[in-house]
Amino acid sequence: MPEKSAQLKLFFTQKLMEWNQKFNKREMPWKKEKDPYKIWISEIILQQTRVEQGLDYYNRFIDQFPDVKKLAQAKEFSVFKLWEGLGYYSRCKNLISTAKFINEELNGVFPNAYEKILALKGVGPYTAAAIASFAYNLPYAVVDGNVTRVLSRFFSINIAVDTTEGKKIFNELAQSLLKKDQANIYNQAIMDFGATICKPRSPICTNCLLANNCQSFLDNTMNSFPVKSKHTSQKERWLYYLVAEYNDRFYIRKRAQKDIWQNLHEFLVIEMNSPKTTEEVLKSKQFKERIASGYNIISVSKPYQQKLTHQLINGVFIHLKLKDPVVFEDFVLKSKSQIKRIAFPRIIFGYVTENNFLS
DNA sequence: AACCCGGGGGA
DNA sequence: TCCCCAGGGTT
Repeated sequence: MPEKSAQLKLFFTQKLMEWNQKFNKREMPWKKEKDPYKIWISEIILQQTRVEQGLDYYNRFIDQFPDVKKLAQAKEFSVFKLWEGLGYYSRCKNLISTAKFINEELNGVFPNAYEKILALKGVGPYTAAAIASFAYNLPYAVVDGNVTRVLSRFFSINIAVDTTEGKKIFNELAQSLLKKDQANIYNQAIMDFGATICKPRSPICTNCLLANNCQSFLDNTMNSFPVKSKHTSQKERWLYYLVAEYNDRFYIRKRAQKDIWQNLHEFLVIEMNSPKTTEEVLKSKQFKERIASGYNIISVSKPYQQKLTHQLINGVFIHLKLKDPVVFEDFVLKSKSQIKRIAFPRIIFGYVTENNFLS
């Protein structure tokens, strides 16, 4: 990357701060928040998650767990229930782990040094810089999707942002642009600017204070930035859920395998490598391994589908009443009132909700 | 360095 | 449909 002129960098920082002071109307509950606990919660929720999507989760989370001690002492399944539907569930796992660590090892006091914050589980460079600057006004520049987009456009940097080299370049550039005595305001400003003006698509360049020195605007190449190296490939999967009922209870387990939806729950399930009819599922070896005794078919659901970034999940739910209990791996019988309290993936939640299972 | 991990909304 | 979102962890 050619060295950016000091003058251009100064222009960037000054105009960004000016835009923030004069025109930034974005409001969010964690803005101006100084409690590191609440900032931490908001930042974890917002990892790879739109503000609008995370907002209700944040409010419910703070309402139910207003401080780190409350979170540390909560039942794990109830925290996951609050996270249900938000995705990236390892965030929730790490959140619980870190809450316990702070409560038990740090006397409930949130660390106030960047390196200590960075060392927390689930906290990487972005989140550590966000907490350090927002809670303590420490001079660490945040680098998130907004920042790489804004900087790659303004300086016309065509290094892929998702490579080791790209991360180094953008981290160093972001740090050099930071208004160090107002790190909290600057960091909030650049993300708000990216989210509302320098948007991924249809950036509002005609009304941008920085446009007259924005290299990609001058070249009319805004839509070519940021450059990314990865392209996503999607894999299709076919899941046949056996909603196996015995004495008004259902066989459920917590997912623990190396796969999506770890720590969420599921019914007995048979995965096929291609679409199958109900008859084929019932005749399959996998089915007979699980259900050896008699059963009645209560219903077969419509096909459900869930789109993930890298997977397309097809699901069919076959509701069975068993004549005898079965023993299979770590599945256990759970009542409807128990099922209400535990977290499921969206596709199962959708089926359970639409079919009034819990009423 | 490559890969994995959710779900949803905008264009 | 495709892209991307206040990224981080594991292999």
